Amino acid sequence: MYSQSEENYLKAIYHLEESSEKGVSTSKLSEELQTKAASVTEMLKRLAEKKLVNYQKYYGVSLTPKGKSWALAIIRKHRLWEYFLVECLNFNWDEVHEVAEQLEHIQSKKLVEELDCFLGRPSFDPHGDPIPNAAGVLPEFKKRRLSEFKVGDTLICKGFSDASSSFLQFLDQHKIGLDTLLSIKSIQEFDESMLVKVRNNEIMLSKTATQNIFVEIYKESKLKEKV
Amino acid sequence: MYSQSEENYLKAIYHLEESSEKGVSTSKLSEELQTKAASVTEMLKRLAEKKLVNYQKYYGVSLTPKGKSWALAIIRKHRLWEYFLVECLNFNWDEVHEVAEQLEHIQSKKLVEELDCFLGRPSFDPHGDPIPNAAGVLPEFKKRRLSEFKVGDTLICKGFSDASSSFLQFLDQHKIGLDTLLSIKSIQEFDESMLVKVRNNEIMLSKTATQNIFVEIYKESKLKEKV
DNA sequence: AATATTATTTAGCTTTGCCTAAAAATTTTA
DNA sequence: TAAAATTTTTAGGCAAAGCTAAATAATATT
Repeated sequence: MYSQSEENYLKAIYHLEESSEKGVSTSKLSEELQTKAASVTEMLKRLAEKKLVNYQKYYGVSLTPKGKSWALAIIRKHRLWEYFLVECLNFNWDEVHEVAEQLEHIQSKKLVEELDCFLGRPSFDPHGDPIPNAAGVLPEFKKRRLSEFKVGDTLICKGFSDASSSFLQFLDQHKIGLDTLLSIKSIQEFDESMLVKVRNNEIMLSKTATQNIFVEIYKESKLKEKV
Repeated sequence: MYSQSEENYLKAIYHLEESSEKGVSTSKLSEELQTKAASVTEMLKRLAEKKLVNYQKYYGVSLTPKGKSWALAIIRKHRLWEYFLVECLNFNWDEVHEVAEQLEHIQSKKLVEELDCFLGRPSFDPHGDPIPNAAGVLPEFKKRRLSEFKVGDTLICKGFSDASSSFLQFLDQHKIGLDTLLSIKSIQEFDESMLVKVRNNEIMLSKTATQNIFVEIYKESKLKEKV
């Protein structure tokens, strides 16, 4: 249907749209895809013709619903194959990416659906990334406390259990809100307080605080399990 | 390492070398690959540069040892994937070809070896075609056509040379598959069609059909040789 | 507000792999 | 064995997807 190259652009745009609030620029894309800006411009024009992206010269790009659903289909395939490689073929989770990059472009509805079924319809790939279902819907993440995680993990805030105004004011001061990204820099052993990076600032959170912040995994550290 | 297109040429040359005694001509290749003779000529020059084929203008082409071993690697992948699709993903044997054509080009030594291991190192794919091992060696099997046998012989199906989906569906309808037992009840002299017993049913097979079914002897008749 | 810097686009070139039409070589046939 | 028929190759184009260098638009600086 679409070329591998086109699919890679859709996937890259999707990932960049997810990971940054701002629109997706030509240069960001060229960096992501290890290609030159001029090549990106060309491709964006092609993708816009095919109604897969909204593209305005000099003002970046975004996916149309059609483009987004195609991107999700690729991501679904990628993550299912990663799961297969790790669970069935003894791959390590740091070896799967390259091969999954190839497998994600195989075209066959039946293949994907049967693979999904064969694997037991997993919701998360070996990196903890969510696997969209056949309709392109991502699974719900279960809320977990920030205090459960380990150094190196990157997390998205999904809720706060202590609704006291002093706690909320504290969060406000540090610009922590819904969908804020946090990454854990270090954990003090004696009181389990965490040094956390938020928008290029590093702040210290007490155990009381980390127990009251619900997060979802954004990216898990490759370090061995904490416990 | 090599492009999909180059790999498809190698595979096609391999198959044509196997199936006809004569050398492989430009026009045979263009027919096999559904492409024009002029395109074939071009590609053969490229493949010759890369030492994958011996090519002499106007006099056809043959694989070098390097080309042959690459072709066998592709065929190995193709047949392993077909086995996977049928055994693990509920594909019918007449549905697998198209997808295997894509999967055979995935580049990853580890993937192929682990898949082979996962599947239990099968020797034959769902059509009964032999699967080369990692060194490119084909399992022994003597191909004899059902049409070579005589009344009273009992045989085991070991492969089917016409992989068209209509032929495979015909076999399915009569519940003939790999390892199915057949015994020859009678042979019509005028058109060499056979009346064959399969699981208590008797069915009529045309000469075309019996020439495309490979068998091994299960029990030979004590009658005199047919020929 | 004008200029400098940076980002983006355009223009023109390359390679792969396909095409058609024309030319050349081989094979067939008379 | 020479002409006719067929096969193969060459020549010249096209589209995808990349590149570099030059031009242009947007943003930042003073």
